[in-house]
Amino acid sequence: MAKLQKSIDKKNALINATIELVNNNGFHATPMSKIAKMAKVSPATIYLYFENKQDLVNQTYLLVKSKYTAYAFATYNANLSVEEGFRTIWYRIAEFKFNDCKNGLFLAQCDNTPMIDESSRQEGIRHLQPLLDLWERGKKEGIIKPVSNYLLYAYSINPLSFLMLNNQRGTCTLDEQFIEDAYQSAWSSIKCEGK
Amino acid sequence: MAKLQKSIDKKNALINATIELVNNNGFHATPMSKIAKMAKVSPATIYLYFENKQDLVNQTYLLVKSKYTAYAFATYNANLSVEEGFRTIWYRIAEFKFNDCKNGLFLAQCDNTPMIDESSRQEGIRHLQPLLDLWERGKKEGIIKPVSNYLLYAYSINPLSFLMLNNQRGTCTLDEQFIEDAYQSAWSSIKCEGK
DNA sequence: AAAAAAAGAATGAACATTCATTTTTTTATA
DNA sequence: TATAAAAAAATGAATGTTCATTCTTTTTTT
Repeated sequence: MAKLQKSIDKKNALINATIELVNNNGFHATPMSKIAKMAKVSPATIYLYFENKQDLVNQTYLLVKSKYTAYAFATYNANLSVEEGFRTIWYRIAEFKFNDCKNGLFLAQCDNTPMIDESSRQEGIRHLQPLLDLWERGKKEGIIKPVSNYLLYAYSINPLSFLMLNNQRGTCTLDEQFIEDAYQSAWSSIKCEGK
Repeated sequence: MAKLQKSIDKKNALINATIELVNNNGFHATPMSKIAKMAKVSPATIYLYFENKQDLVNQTYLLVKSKYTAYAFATYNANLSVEEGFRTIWYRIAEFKFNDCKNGLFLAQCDNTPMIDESSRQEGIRHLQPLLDLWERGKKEGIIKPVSNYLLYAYSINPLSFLMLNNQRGTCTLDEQFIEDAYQSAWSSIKCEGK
């Protein structure tokens, strides 16, 4: 196996262990020693790949966030109508959050705690630009409510995190009908009345 | 000052310090020594009021959750129409989350991390019963969409947490118009089409 | 043989909790 | 009511553990 590949494998193992352990115990209850053990390396080795624990978790966050947005926009293109474009992105995000729970949970925890540096969080947000652009177009066309993007996000995308979390905790179950209902709620909360 | 009052004051000071510090640093990055310092008691004194750190944070969670639901339902009564009842509760919750950020932030962190015992979390959820009852009535009357309560909550109430968080982080600003827009989004996501 | 990567053990700081005293409050007695 | 003994509450310092990070040595790669 090439040297570079080996390094990448090790880095990935460390990142996966971090996600797994932080999901179960939280950032500060996840010792470097356990991360090392789960990734099958020595604690000292972590410091060859990451500056320190905070850097490890920041990098993990940005990587997961990238995966998330890459997945979200993979099938989207700006030629779609606003409604079709939104549906496309929404369903991809739903798929990601519901199928890739590990990553979804990790993001939920990062986004709701002081675990991540503010600058890393800021960088994570920028990835959503295509969705914001779509909304701006929708507002111009009179299809999307003329309100702040934060509001649109809060009511159409963010609820997916809540549903994922409850699904994960076993308090609600996701079937096709449920997801279609969720999409309808999302769309009715952001579209202009009568559209 | 009566002895009992003094104890209550101390317990409150400890709980307030816990909320403040956990909001800023997270549960595990909040040492008992700092909580004690902020509450102006000795670390040892904490253990006269709470069994251990986990008990302190569980109790704090349940107290804040109680405050939250008491506030939410204070002006509600079951004789109101479904739409009026929902509006009443929604606005109270919005007021709580936006005006009492300290408590709101704390709940957001508890609800999105493994910080709280599962049993405490379960107990916290039960407090929302009146809202669930209202929704059941709304479904019978054909006013509320016939979907799971989790879905209704995800799209009408939970977004308030996201907005509070972003307001807190300075990324969006809340004025009257914003809140009215938010209410409209919430209502359109759960009401039956055309109602 | 030299350089790079990885390892395990070591270090020192931080932490939750407990311990031994001191301070405050309550109770009982005159 | 005043006082002192007893009980309760509170304290600061001590304890033993856990942890992030570093150091020195060993293993692997070039």
